[in-house]
Formats: sequence, C-alpha cells, structure tokens
Amino acid sequence: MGRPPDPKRAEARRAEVAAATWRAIARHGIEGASLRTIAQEGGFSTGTLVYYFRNKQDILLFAGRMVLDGVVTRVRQAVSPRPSLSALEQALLTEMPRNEKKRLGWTIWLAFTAQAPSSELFRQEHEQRYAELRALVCMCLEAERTRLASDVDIGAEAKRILGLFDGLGLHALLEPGVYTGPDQVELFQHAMRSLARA
Amino acid sequence: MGRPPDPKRAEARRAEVAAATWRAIARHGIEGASLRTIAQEGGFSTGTLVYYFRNKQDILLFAGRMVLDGVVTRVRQAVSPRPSLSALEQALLTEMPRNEKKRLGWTIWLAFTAQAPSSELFRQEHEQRYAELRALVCMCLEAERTRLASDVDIGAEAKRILGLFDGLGLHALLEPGVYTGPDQVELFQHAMRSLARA
DNA sequence: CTTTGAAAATAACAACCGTTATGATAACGA
DNA sequence: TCGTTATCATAACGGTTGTTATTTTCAAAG
Repeated sequence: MGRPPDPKRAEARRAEVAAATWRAIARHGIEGASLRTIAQEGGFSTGTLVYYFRNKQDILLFAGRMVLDGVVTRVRQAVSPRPSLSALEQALLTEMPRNEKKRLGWTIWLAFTAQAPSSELFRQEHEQRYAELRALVCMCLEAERTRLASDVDIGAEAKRILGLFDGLGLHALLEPGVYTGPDQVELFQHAMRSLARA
Repeated sequence: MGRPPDPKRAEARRAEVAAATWRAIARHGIEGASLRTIAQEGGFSTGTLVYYFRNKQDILLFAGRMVLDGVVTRVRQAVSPRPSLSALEQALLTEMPRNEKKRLGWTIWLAFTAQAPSSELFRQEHEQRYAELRALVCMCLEAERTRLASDVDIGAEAKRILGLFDGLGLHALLEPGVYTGPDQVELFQHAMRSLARA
C-alpha cells in the first residue's frame, strides 16, 4: 500500500551525493571529507547519506568510480567508432585539466589514486580502469600500424602515452601557472607525434 | 647546570620521527597516520612527537619534505659534476620504484602530492622542489644542445621528461605486475632517446 | 651526592569521527 | 481519509583525534 520506492530518483540522489563528495574533497582534502562536511556541501543531512549508502567507504568508492568511469567512457565514445591517433590525441587533450571542471576531476582522481597503495579496493579499481584505458590506446595504435615503424612495441607505446598523460596532467593540476592550457596542448601533441614517428 | 641540549641528537630524533611517519603512512594510508600510530610505529610515545614538533602538520610537512629533498639532492649530485642526458637518465632510473625502498618513497610522495590541491603549504613545497628538478633537467639538455635538433624547446622537453618520469613511476607503483622493473627501464630509456632525437 | 633541566611518558581535554537508533514528514495505495 | 512506507532529519553512542598539561625519568654539571 504505502509509498513505492523510486529507483530513478534514488540513482539521481546518489549522483548528487557523489558530486557533494567531490566538492568536499576539493575543499578540505580527502581526510577532511567527513560525512558531515559532505552532507553540508550537498545541503542534506547525514541521514540522507546513510540511507543511500551502507557506510562511508561505499560513498568514497562510488564517488571515485564515477570519475574514472566518466573518463574511460568519454574516451571510448570518442575513439571507438573510428580509432586513430588523432582521435586519441583529441580525446585525451579534452580530459586534461585545462578548465575548472576538469581540474576538479583531476583533484578527485589524485585523492583516490593516493588511497590505492593502502586500500586493496581502490587499487583494484585503478587496475581495472587503466586496463580499459590501455586497451583503448592500443586499439588506436593498431589502427595505424602501417604508419608506424615496423618494430614498434604497441603495448609499450600505450604505456608511455598514458604515463605522459597522467604525469603532465598531474603537474598541470599542481602548477597551473607553469603548465598553462596552451602549454599542455603543445607538450602533449609534440610528444604524441614524436612517439608516433619512433 | 642541568643537562645541556643536544642539537645533533635532536636532528637525528626528528629523522626517526620522519621514518616512523613514512612507515605509518605506508601501512595505514595518510588518513590513518595519527600521532598515536606514528608513535607506535617508531616505538616512542606521543609526548616525544610533540616535543620535537609543534603540531601534526609540522610532522607531515617535515616527513614529506625529506622525501622530495632526498630525490632532488641525489639527482643533483649524480648530474651536477658532468651534466649529460645519460647521467640524467641513469639518475632518474635509480629513483624509479623498482625496489621496496623506492616504492615506499613513491608511496609517501603520492600521499603528500595528493594533499597539495587542498593545502597551500604542500602546494608550495611541490612547486619549489619541482622547479629545482626542472632546472637540473634543463641543465643536462643544455649541455648536449649540439647533439639536439636546433629548434628543440629545452624547457618543454624538460617538462615532458619529468611528466613521463612521474607518470610511469606512479603507474609502476600502483601496478607493479604490469610495470615490472625491466619494463620501467625499457619504457623510460626508449622515451628518453626518442625525445633526444626530436 | 645533590641539583637541574632536557627528554620522554602519561594523563586529561574538548572536538570530531562513523555508525546506529529514533522521530518526523510526506507521498502514495486502498 | 486512513494506513503504510519511502525518505530524510535529528540525536545519541562509543571511539579516536590533535592538543595541552602534568608527571616521571635520567644524564650531566656543580
């Protein structure tokens, strides 16, 4: 008889909680992101949090998963229909921290990445998402194998590309004055092309 | 008349505290590194901690500073007497997480790096140390300018090298199975040489 | 040996943590 | 309208946190 559950609304509410978690982490750091600060950031009470999540770790895991999930999904959609190095370059450049929205994403990414060494759950999450990313990069390299040197190691090249991507993104996040938006584009494009020629 | 202070011993004690802090962070993550767990890890009481440091943040800042300080110092000593790309390559390879000691260092580095976006103190610390690192890399590139293409942008090349270094090191830390020790050497050396040729 | 102050341990503090329990509200079916 | 139940706010719980105060230990100077 009573009021029926609304799965649609529940999912949207969980996303709101995740967004509030991101803002709380960005403002206070991950160790300052308590249930109370998250709730305050989202404008709801701690009761709402524990109603949609079993405990705090579930909240963090969900919020962290959404970030990397978004990156992988967007890159896949940009690259999957017609894999190419230029499409990959464009997709990764779009993900770099060149505006406030992406900077927030990288801040969250960094906070969760730092949890990986001491949390098996976060480590596995990282491992899975980056396996997907590497596969996407490899797909783009395979598609242009004819344009590459014959002895190129595609797996290794993919690791170098993602290493440079994360490294430059990290430095750009922490020193936006030294790594301006145009700088990031130039740095990454130049490296991608010198790799492709190798 | 009483017992005189011993600055030497005080400095050594602070280093012990820093080492205990590293182990506590490696074991419990940075949010699990409380004054009590740090003290337990080092075998002393919280009283010792607050005797040598004003508060917890000072402990973390000191412990974090020592890690990056060590890296910069070692790279400088390896590269400064006779700057070259091969010396730089060797120095950076030595710092990669290819053994447990270096893996611990990278874990601490990651924990502190993740604090930078929400802590101005840690952000400044990062900025200063990486400015020094970039200067060292630039020095090595300058020393071999004749062997490089004439239109090469040394500042940009330094940023790419350090980006690749941190990115590969980070991934190797989190996925040691995918990035084995020999893999790291091959990945980094290959990239260094393709950059030099550019 | 006594005295003195550095070094360190212990104890106490309020504030905050994650979790759980409890109450209030409101939307829906009957 | 009434009863039921999803949703959410509030309050309380034991435990832990960083900090401060107090006490103990102990090496060396007098």
